[in-house]
Amino acid sequence: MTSTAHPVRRLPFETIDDAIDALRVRGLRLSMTRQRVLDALFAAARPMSVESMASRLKLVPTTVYRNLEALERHGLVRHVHLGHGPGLYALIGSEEREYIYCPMCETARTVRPELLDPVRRYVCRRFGYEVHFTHFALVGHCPDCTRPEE
Amino acid sequence: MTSTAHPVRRLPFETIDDAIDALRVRGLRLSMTRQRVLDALFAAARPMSVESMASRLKLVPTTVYRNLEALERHGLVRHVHLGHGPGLYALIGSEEREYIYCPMCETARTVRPELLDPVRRYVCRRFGYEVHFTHFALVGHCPDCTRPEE
DNA sequence: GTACATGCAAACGTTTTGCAGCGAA
DNA sequence: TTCGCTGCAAAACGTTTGCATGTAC
Repeated sequence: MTSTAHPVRRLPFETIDDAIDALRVRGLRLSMTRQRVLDALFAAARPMSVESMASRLKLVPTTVYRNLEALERHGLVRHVHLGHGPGLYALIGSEEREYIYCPMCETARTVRPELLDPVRRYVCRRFGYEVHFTHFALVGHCPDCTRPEE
Repeated sequence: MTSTAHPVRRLPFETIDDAIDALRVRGLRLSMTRQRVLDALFAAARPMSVESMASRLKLVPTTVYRNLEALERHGLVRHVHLGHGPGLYALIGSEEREYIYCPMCETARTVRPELLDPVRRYVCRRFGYEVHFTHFALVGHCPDCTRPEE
């Protein structure tokens, strides 16, 4: 039911050809559609919603979901939840990134994981949980949005 | 659109009568239905989904949503998102609580906010964000679920 | 009596599924 | 030629809204 138990192994890519190779190695086909999905992901500066990708590529959402799901299942793609709203999909780049999201201005920033290691260490030491912010963003008001309550 | 900008003031309650008083002070009516919603919230050991409350109270979900929304708008209730799944509603008790959720075993624990202050301080110092885990839980694998990837 | 609460029905936005046909290998 | 991918249609899910009726105050 949840996508939680996926045996995802990260397959970081620099170029689209890397991605295509990996895709082939995994036995996935490279349809015209899938090529365009990958292109869109490579071109995107930030994680995209299915709906934006579908409308940009003139595809039906179903197809986009199925492609992203396949790519995610094979470790080429990951989706993140920033607060409310649809899941946002991004290629797994060569560098892992975590997300901090401000629900006030509805923008996210990425951070290099090692910068959140102190958080991880503290939470692990104190509560025994191994937390990360790759799938569910860290949520809080950004410096520009100083209001206290969410 | 988002529930983000609510001018929520916390109104912590010990007893259901406290809650009913506050409700009256705020000009809210105490319908039979609302009474039962409050009862259910008071009886609940943990945050409840609308659907569980609706079926338990034999109410249509719409009504439950509208009651919880009203109670939340007036600071008696808060809802939290633990990973995927529906929002979960809880009375605002006398003590604030934050949530840590394990997507593996799909259970949450609550923690007293001051225990997460070190996290808050670090994130604020390092990134300027004021984070909290009352509305979106901190997500990570619990001690019993040692697997690395979500 | 007035304003708010309720149920019903319908819609919403996001995501999933079944099925028949198309296309990559 | 096979199996995976595609579109269409429909449904699932959580949530919101409009409207007419009912009820707390």
